[in-house]
Amino acid sequence: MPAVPAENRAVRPSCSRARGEVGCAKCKIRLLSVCAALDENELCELEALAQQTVFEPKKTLFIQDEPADAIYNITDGVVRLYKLLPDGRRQIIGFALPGNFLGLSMADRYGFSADAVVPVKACRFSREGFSNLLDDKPHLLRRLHELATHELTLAQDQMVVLGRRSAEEKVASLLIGLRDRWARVNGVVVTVPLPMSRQDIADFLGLTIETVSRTLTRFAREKIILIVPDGVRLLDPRRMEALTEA
Amino acid sequence: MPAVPAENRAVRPSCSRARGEVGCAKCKIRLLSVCAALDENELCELEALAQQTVFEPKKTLFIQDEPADAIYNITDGVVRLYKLLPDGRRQIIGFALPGNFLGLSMADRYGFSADAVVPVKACRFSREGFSNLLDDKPHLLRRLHELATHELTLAQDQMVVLGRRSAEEKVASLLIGLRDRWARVNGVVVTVPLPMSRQDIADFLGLTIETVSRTLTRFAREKIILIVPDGVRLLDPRRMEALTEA
DNA sequence: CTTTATCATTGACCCAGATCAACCCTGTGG
DNA sequence: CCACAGGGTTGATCTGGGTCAATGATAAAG
Repeated sequence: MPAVPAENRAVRPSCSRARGEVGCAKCKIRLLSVCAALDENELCELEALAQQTVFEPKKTLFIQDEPADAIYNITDGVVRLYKLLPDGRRQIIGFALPGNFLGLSMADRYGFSADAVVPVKACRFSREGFSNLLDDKPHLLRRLHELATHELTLAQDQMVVLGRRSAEEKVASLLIGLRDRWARVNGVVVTVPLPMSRQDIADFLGLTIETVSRTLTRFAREKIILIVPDGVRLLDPRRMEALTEA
Repeated sequence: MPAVPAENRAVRPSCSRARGEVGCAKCKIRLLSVCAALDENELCELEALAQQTVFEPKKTLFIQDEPADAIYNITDGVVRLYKLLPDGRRQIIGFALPGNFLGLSMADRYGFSADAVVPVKACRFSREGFSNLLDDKPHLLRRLHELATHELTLAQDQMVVLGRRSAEEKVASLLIGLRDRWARVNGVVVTVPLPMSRQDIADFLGLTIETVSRTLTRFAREKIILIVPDGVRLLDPRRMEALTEA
């Protein structure tokens, strides 16, 4: 291990990965996530706790009700978050995209299950380590709280969708919602990636796979969308947005 | 104003209301709410910021999208929280009971509307004042975060109810859910108070008023409940719980 | 190339819950 | 006392979306 001059240590902290290739400092989703709350030095502290992990499609990150020993920050890919009823009915409560943080609640058991939809990269932290960090970083806690209340707002919006929207409005709200979230990660898009299956979409919207399929083909027939492999291109975003508003 | 001996000030802080009748110290829902995070001295600080308010039935506490200058801690009564669609469809996203805190998000606009179902008492804080208090009380922030993630969990559970449960299961889940929440406030109950209208229940569960009414009368016919004025008595709690689990 | 598997689409039919329409309370005011 | 207003209940009917059943497309395996 090469020595680091003392005068350098002050400006550029001795952060094992920061001197290498893939440090937090050059993480493309840093500003979207919890990490945005940290300065350069704190980032190193966090990085020391982080463990890079990858998950192949369908691999599980964690399972509902099991001890929550790890929390994750998604850096690449899509994760589905869901709850199962004893008889097999499933409700997907959300899709986590790059920048999303799983484990906001710091509870001792997971409140839902999570598995990879496509190959996923994530920073893994032990709950204990992260919790300790939190204890003397109130601004990190504040950031976490900010993200938690944002999630709460999204969940409440989804309650409106599930409780009071028609099938057509539900599908439209998914497409517009995902478009806007992808836009924050990748920049503005006209082709919305839909890496998840029709069954996943159905379980998110409280519909069946057949209704999702029929609704999408109807949108395509009416030239509002074009169905492409693993996504849809929004041909008439205005009309789609109108369906989510009215 | 009578002088307070210096040696007394230390143990019993000079808290205007604490020396009177209705201080935070003897608030019956204190331990259920944010306030549980504060010690006696901090409680006084909080109390100095609080303004006791009352709302008659149907009066509004605040309206969605309007500037969120106040936050509320409900001390008595029931508040309905809801979102409206432009065409008048309504989704009730929750009922706030004594001990519940409205304004967890500290956002600058309200994310939903809130109005009193029955006569309501609440402690009102200016958002600014409360936010300042938060800045130098990390444990208060931690408590707030705890409550926010609890709310998030409830919202996710409700997503399962709205997306994947039958009408019968929905009504059962409301009754069991309210019973358990009332139990934390008033102690264990067999008669679940339902001060809200059938329309409110319908808008919470994503049903119509007729379906709610029919489902309740079916439960009554099958001797699972007894319908009483402003509530139901659970005659067979086990069977009701079974409906929410399976 | 064929086989097998997985997912998506499409059609025919059905049903849980919505809609429409009385009717019935209970309380309030004249 | 009656009138009448705002819930709540009940019944008859309708329909959006579910269920069941093929069929089609894509891809990996042999």
